[in-house]
Amino acid sequence: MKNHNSKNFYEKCYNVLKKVPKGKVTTYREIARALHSKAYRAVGSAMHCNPYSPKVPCHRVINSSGKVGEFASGTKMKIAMLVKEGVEIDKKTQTVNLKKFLYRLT
DNA sequence: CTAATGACATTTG
DNA sequence: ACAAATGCCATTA
Repeated sequence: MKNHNSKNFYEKCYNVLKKVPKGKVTTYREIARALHSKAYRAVGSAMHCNPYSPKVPCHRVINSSGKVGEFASGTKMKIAMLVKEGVEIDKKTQTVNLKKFLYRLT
């Protein structure tokens, strides 16, 4: 059941995610916070559905700790796309330097 | 409506 | 610092 504040939560996620520029990344937590929510989980689910492939850069969403996390097409693919956009990722730890590449939504 | 689930986050050992 | 356990929220069955 949906409470009054959650109409189209997924759409909101995509909406804020679209603002993230190429060469930058954001986190599930940042998106949730931009929506004034703590539904990091739900944000992840939204990315997993991923209905708008090119419009919404789902591959630019990573863990708050800097780890790239999961991806529908595989983590390696996710990393490859990010690297191609200019994001530096440690292949060993699969970690991004948030200090340099995190795009703040708020 | 209840129960289960996941591309997470935070706390504990 | 790393791994496991616990907590979180919206969505789906």
